[in-house]
Amino acid sequence: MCGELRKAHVGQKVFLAGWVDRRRDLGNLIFIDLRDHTGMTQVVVSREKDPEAHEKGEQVRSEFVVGVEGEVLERSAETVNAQVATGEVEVRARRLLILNEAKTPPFAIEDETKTAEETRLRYRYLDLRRPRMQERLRLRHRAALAVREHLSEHKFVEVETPFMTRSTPEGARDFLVPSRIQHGKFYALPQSPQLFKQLLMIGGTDRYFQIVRCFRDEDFRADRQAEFTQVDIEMAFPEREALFEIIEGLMEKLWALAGVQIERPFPHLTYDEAMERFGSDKPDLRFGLEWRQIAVPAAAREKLRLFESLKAMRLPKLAEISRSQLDRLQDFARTTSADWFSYFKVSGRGIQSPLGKVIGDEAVKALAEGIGAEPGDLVLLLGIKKSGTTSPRTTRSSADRRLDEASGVLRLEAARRFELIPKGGWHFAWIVDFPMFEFDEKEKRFNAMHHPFTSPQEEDLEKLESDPGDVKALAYDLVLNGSEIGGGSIRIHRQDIQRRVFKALGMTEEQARARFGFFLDALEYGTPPHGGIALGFDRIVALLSGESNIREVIAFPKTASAVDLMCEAPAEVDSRQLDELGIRIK
RNA sequence: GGGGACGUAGCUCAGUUUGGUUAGAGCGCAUGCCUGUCACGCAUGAGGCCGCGGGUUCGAGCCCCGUCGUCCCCGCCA
Repeated sequence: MCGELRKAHVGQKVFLAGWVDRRRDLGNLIFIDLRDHTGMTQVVVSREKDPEAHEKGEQVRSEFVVGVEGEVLERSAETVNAQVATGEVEVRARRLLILNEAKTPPFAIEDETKTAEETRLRYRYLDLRRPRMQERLRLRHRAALAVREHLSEHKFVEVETPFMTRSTPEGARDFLVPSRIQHGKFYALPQSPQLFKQLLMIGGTDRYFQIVRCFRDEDFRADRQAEFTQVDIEMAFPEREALFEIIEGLMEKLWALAGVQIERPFPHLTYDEAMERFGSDKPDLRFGLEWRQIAVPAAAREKLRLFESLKAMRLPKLAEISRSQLDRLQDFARTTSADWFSYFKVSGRGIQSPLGKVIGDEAVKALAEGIGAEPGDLVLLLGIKKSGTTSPRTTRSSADRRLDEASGVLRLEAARRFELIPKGGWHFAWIVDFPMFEFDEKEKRFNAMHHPFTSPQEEDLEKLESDPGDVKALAYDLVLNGSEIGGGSIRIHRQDIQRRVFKALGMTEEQARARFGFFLDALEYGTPPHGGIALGFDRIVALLSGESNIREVIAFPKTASAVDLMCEAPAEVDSRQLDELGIRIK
């Protein structure tokens, strides 16, 4: 192959085939860099020595597909190219075959491209020729192999589940597929194989996995596509920690592909803790900034009595930050869900803060002591005003939740602005004990935070009816450097509890039957306790490749408006096709 | 659904501030010369619906309105 020739091959006869990366025509001597996925080799064609090959060489252009028959020559000392792995040798072409011509490509096939993504996607087959894209596809392949190997070792079996299934109105919007045989009826593409994997557990396949495509008809982002790939995993008789161990072992193997040894075991954070300390259920733990809920100091109680909730965060060594930077941070804080932002700086000379004028220096000092501020610290403060809302109780009040949200956004923004995020470093964490439900303020009802098949925690069962907002679920997320790369739960395996959860979600018995009747039936035939997790395969491969956009690790991705620019999908169809399906476009 | 950025040669961009004659650059491409190049070099040349539609104006790449596309974010994504 093109990238494999070394000094040891000197003198051998070889046949190479590949794409013309570059041609350098010196007249009577032509150099051709021949490329395949393994790399490049320089081919020399001389008019004097090989006139026929030389004549072909004159016709060759970028991206022509050519075959070369010749021998490996050692380059003289002056002509060695140390930049290239094959730079000590070259191939003298005795015969040159043009296997196929090529139009001039719309952009150069090289790693350092500035070409607009739109153009790259339109000509994805050319974009994929870039060595970096080849590396990513191959990394993805090795990651898939590692998944299959690791899970097989742990006695999991890969089972395929249907892509044409039944629409379930829970969760994301479904992609629908019309039925020709039964007009007016539709299949849905799965948002995930959730029910199927649970049915596999009931079906005695007690350890299942699948590298599987999932479909969600929602709006897209850098880390979200209309179709994406999950590593879907489920096991019967699950111990949460045993599952975590299997997954951590898998992460270890995956990161080894990138030459990284990760630290295990991963720390556990409860959801409440993550929200309070980091303002996020997917905290970026690469940097140590943490919020603390604080009490209003007695001296300031009068002035700050409007506040229901206050949080403070220490930023060590940032006391020298300029006033204008803080003003800009304040502008940013105003765009968050918090009602109030302030700060103080602690230096050898004491505490400086615009807050002193409002609540008095003594009160600021009390605040500083309250959170253990030290000289050199910049301390940011966020507050939420008291309000009269009457949402049902959840583990944290709605003011707390607004404050958490703002604190999470501000923490990330401050870390970015003040360049506190270290390069490299992989900080995994398990987020556990998620709330079972979240309250939908618009619809005035509870939704399942994970999904409606997640088991409530044993000790919270009695609150399912009386105080659903306070019920914790046996749900967990796997988080890495601030992104969620997986999530799962221990499932409900008892029909009576499943019914109660549906009821808490505001579903009547009839609605539950209509949507999930087959599943409720199945639960009655000896369902083993079971649970699992789904990992975001695209996100994982993207992180392994150092990319923040999953399009970079998907061979043929779609744009943010769910369009395939290369094949121009979606597209209109013949009216005959619509007729057969009994569909008329409004 | 909302907000922001971008759209000029095949590619990447300048030109838009302050409307004015023939819209530029680098790379790529074509042709010629060149036997040690490797981002080859040198010379010559071709290449433009300034995203699209409307408007203002004597005159629009530039101003106004609309629209389409791409990217990022919010909502959404159990």
